[in-house]
Amino acid sequence: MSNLNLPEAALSRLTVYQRALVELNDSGIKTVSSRELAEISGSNESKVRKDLSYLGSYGTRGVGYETERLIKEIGVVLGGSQPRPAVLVGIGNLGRALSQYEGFQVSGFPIVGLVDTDPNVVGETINGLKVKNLDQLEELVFQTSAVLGIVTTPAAAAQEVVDCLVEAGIRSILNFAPVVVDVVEEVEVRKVDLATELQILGYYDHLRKFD
Amino acid sequence: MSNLNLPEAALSRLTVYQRALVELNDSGIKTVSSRELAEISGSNESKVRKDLSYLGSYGTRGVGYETERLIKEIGVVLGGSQPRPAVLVGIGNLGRALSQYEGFQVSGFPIVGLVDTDPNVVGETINGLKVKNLDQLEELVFQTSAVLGIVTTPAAAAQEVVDCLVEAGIRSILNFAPVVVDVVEEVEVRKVDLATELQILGYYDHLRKFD
DNA sequence: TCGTGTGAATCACTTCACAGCT
DNA sequence: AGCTGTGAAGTGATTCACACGA
Repeated sequence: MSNLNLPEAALSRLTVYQRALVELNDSGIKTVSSRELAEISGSNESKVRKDLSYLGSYGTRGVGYETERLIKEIGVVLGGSQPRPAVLVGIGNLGRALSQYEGFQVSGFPIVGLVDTDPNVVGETINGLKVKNLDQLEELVFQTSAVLGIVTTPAAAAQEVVDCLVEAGIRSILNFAPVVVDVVEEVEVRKVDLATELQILGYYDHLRKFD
Repeated sequence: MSNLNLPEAALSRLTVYQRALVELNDSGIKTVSSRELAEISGSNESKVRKDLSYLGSYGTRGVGYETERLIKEIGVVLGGSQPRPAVLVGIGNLGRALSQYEGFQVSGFPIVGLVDTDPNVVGETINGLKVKNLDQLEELVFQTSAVLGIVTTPAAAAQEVVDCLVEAGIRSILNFAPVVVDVVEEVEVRKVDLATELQILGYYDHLRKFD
């Protein structure tokens, strides 16, 4: 089931379409064409049609797509909207920040546990969660049924932390540490690299000075 | 000058190589092969060689690349390490978080101004910076010589804020708001979409249940 | 012999263009 | 007439494979 070999590029756009569709639907718009959907999600009409065609044929020729239907179908592919609890490891300033960021909760990934190794931080309560020590991770994952790990440690600690997460049964990791971590094949790691994003912007800024 | 038509994909890897090279160099390693560099930066040897070949021929056959030389050459392409001051707009919980994140400062993008529209927030001091109102943005950009804008507003406010940033002369924008913004061609916007990253992880997690 | 540098082959994604349904 | 769904063509990135210099 659900085996439709969705290209990675399409997958990331589908999440954007879905947000746009929910907004349309909330404002009472019942149907939308590939052109309109492209417009609001910063895509283009062929891409939208191709992307949606991976899900099946849910559009109506001459008319467009029913927003509600499409929201449901994308939801099915993305794995329903069942919440996936997350533990966050690394209570530095980024970790502290993200632990209070409601965006995770809102998108269905509530943070249910906080972990660090610094004895000055372990025991502290942030946002109603008491920071646990790294050696309690397995227990924490078990108790909270967490399925997602968010890593906000310094680069040097990231590999060890990821190993602990995998050991504790976590198979999906979002890594904010500016380092590439090794994991076994079954584990999916996605990296959010703020420094790289900035440097790319810096590069284009630099380029502009020579046009 | 500096016109070497670097593919986007190579560009983002170069920033990763550079971090790895700095680390190698700091631990006294003078030369590195494409294989070794690939290993530590999560790439592969052909990609490394191809990426580095965009810069010129700085390797030595049979030996590898001099770390110090390579750091310098990548630095030249990425636009030197001159700091590029940034203003951050949107003092919600993510904005507050990022305004205290030292990573920006460390990578050469110090946050030199904070902006919001909420009168309850404007005037507040965070990390030594007083939050300004959106209508003071132009003045702030002028006074601080900011060249980069970081947008951490809710989705609904992002387009207006981006328009103000562009109006104020900012040409490079890092957008954390979960919405695609329109800008004129000369402006470079990069989007960091945490909700999408999570959903992609969710998708793979979901898939694993049917293998 | 070892590892770079690079054309050529392959693969993945995007865009085109149009047949076919409503 | 309008808009989807989709093969086919085009584009760009990755990987292969090997000639060449150290």
